[in-house]
This record gives sequence, structure tokens and C-alpha cells, in this order.
Amino acid sequence: MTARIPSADERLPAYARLRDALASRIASGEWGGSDPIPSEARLAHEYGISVGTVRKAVDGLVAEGLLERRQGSGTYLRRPSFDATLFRFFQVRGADGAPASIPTSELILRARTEAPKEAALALGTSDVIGIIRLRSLSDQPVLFEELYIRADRFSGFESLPDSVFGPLLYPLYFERFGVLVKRATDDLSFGRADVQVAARLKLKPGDPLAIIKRTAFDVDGTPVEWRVARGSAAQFHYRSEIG
Amino acid sequence: MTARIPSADERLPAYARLRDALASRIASGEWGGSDPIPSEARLAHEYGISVGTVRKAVDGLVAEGLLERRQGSGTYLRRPSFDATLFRFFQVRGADGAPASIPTSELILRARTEAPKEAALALGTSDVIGIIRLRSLSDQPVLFEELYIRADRFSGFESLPDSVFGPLLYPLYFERFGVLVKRATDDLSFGRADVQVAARLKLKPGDPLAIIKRTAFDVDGTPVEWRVARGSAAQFHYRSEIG
DNA sequence: CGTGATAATTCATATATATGACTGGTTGAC
DNA sequence: GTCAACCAGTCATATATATGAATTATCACG
Repeated sequence: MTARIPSADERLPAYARLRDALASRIASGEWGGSDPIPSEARLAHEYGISVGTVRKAVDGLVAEGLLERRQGSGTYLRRPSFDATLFRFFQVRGADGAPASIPTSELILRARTEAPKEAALALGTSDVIGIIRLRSLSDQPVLFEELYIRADRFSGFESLPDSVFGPLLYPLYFERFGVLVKRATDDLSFGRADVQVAARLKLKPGDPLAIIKRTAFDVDGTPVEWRVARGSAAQFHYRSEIG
Repeated sequence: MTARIPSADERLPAYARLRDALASRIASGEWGGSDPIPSEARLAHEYGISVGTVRKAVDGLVAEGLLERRQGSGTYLRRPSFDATLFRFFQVRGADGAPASIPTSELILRARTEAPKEAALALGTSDVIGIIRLRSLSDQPVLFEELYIRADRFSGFESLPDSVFGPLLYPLYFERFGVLVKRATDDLSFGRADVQVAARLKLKPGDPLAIIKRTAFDVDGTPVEWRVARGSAAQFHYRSEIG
């Protein structure tokens, strides 16, 4: 069929163009969750290139974490992969030392607003929807979060019923708005609680805080969310792999 | 020549066996710094496999960061790559706001000793050499470090002349002891300065501290160094990519 | 209705080969 | 001597093909 591989290119190698083309078809939601994407042979035929080249393109997307191969079965989307919950930073233990438990999330505010300077800078726009929530483990408030998402990508977010909100936002972003968060940068520092934050987290003003600022990016690299989370520094614990 | 690919295998695919074989030849130091490793065609001939398979093996090592390809020239070792200096966590600025300057390192202690519990656990041995040093930027003490390295991998380290020590240890590890640090895990938490640390860092006891515990691993995955570094939390700043 | 063999499909490994692009040295004209 | 042209070596891209391994669907048999 030698379908045309869309724009994108300026004499990029074939495998790179196919990789990008597939990435954008993935982002478009063309392929639902549980079915495999077309087979390598089929894609090769569709795009008029050889199977080896298709494999190389798919290799790239697998490495990026967008696809997953299953021998004998097919190649599948790999939806979340992205377990970026901030709770992994905070080790909260019950009196018994058990690493409990179910995180809960209390929505305090949700409204279209103007982004604060830092958020606007990260998102490239100040037309945003602001969210404030308090997250707890075992009824202990742990994280105070302030989030801003681009109004142009999340139109209607303010009027979503409270019931659709679970503890995790990224699945919601994808299911309701087709925004697939693929990557994020975290920025950690330490500071001290002001009166408002201290009250929410049941700390004393001036108590040490861990401050996590995150910018989350879409599949195509657009920043879609900026957030700042604050939690007691005493419980803070971060683990990172380098190399 | 169909050289025998060494032990390793239990019916692993050819490319995986070559990958491992090459990794061990790299670790052995067989190939010096500035010369390329044998060409793909040559390796294919040596091991009696096809060029495509060699490429796949090399691909893996490139992805791991051990090798680097240069089109038209050859495939080279990629020695350090590993810029893991702890200073990237601490933003120290002069009065003018300039992000100065040259890090210096004052060696306070260096001796064969018994590892503290946490270090022994990470290293799998308590026979270690301990190092204590104070690291400064622009004459401001910034980091107080306590390091432990395996005595079996660094025999003779205690008696090295002070003159060979630069600000960075990992290059020294490699050049003097053939230990190539390839990977590390950092563990960040928050604490408060005790009297000793406070004195070294010119802080007050009880001042907030950022605590970084690091385990560094050799190419073959053996833990070779454990360290704990402490610095003022006020200056601490960490940036991480996830996804 | 289950169950077990069979077949079809799909990714995984491997080979052989051709062409292009880039690098670094050599050669030769000026 | 300088510089351009050339050339050999090396990785990069791409094709075509064959075989193996894992999964899934099908279908006949009891």
C-alpha cells in the first residue's frame, strides 16, 4: 500500500519516520487498550518498508516505554508505566512499623485561574486550571499539593463531578482528555512551613518541609502540568538511580 | 576464527553471549582508552557470527553506556560518563549571585577500618578503608563526607600519597585500581546537624541537613563504595527526571 | 462438553548483502 | 608547504529471507 508517512521528516531515516508516525498514532488514541497494534509484517506492508526497519522503529518505542512486545501474541500499548506517585518519597509507618496504607485525596479547590509565575513559566501559558488538594495516609495528612494544568488541554476540567477523582490524576488525564503523561522532571528542595501549610499538615509553622516541584510532559513533549507538593521533611525519603 | 565465546551461557542467544563477552573484555581493561575496539566486521569474523548479530550485541552495550559509536571512525570505550559529583545537588552562589566556583577537597582522614553497620550491609563486607573529607566551594564548606571502600578492591589505598587526590575520586579508582564505577543509587533524606558536623560545616547544631547516602557499583554489579554526605538543607536542590 | 492435537499468527534470532555517510589518512598537483 | 581529491575503513541504514519460540484459535474426537 505504501501509505504516505506523514509530514514530520526532512530526510530522516525511514525507521525514525515510522517511529514518529507510530508515536503520533499512539498519542491519537487510535489503538485502544487491550488489542495489539498491527503486526510487524502488516506495518511493513502498509508503509512499504521491510520488516527489519519496522522492528527498528518499534524497538525505539519499546525503549521509550510506549510499547510492549509479547512474543507469539503481538505488540501492545503500555499505558501508564508511569508510576510517579509522590508518595514513594514519603515513608509513613504506623505505630507498629507497618508501611501502611491506602492513600486518600481530599480536593480542596478546583477552578480556572491565572497561573503563578513559576507555573506559567514551566507551562508556557498562564491560562490554567488550578487544583489544591491534601493527600493523606491512614488519616494522617502527608502532602499538600498545588497543581496547575493547561486550560487548552483540559477544557471542562473544572466542571467534572467530584466522583470521577481517584487518588491518581494521570489516568484521569488520559481517559477524559487524551493527555498521556510520559515524562516528568522533579525538583526537590527543603524549606519551612508557613502558617497555612502547617495548619493543613498538622505541623508547626517553621517546621522543615520537603518541597517537590514537578513539571509533567505529554507524549509530544508539551508541558501539561506543573505542581508543587509539600510534606514534612522528617518523613521525606528519596531514592534515585544514576549512571 | 570462530573463537569460543567464554562460559557464561546456557543457550543464551548469540548476541547476548557476545554482549557479555565484550562486557567482560571491557572490564578486564583489554582495550585502552583512546583506541577503538575491533570493528564490527572483525568481531563478526573472530566470533564466527554475522555482522548484524554483532551490531545487536554492541547496541546493548551502547545502551548501557559502556561503549560509544563514532560513525566512520569506530566504536570506543566510554570511560567516565559518570558525572556523579554531589555538588550538583547544592547550589552555592556568591554574594553577586554567580554560580561559582572551583570545588576543593580537604582530606581529613584515611585509614583501614571496620565499616559501620549500614556501610557493611551495602558493601557485603566490613573490611573497608574509610575516608573522611570536607568539600568546599569558594572556601565555604559545603559537604561533609564519610566514605567506605572495599579493602579487597582498593588494596594500598591508605598509603597513596595525598598528592594523587583530586576533587574527584572515581577517575582515581579507575586509574589506580581498575575499578570502574558504572552506576550508583542515591538515597536522600533530611536530618539535623550534630555538634561535629555543625562545626565542620560552620552551622549551628540542630540546623537542618540534607543527607545523601550513596552506594556505587562496579561494572559487574559489585558494590564498591558506600558514602554518606551531609550538607546544609538550605542550599540543597535536587533535580531528577522520571518516566 | 471438554480436551488434546494441529495450524496459523506473531515476535525473536540470525544470516547475507548492498548502499550510504562519515572519518582520517595518503597522494599528487600547484 | 598547502590544499584538494581520492581512498580505504567503519559505522548507519535498509532489504530479503529463513528458522525458532511462544501464543492463540480451530477443529476433530471421545
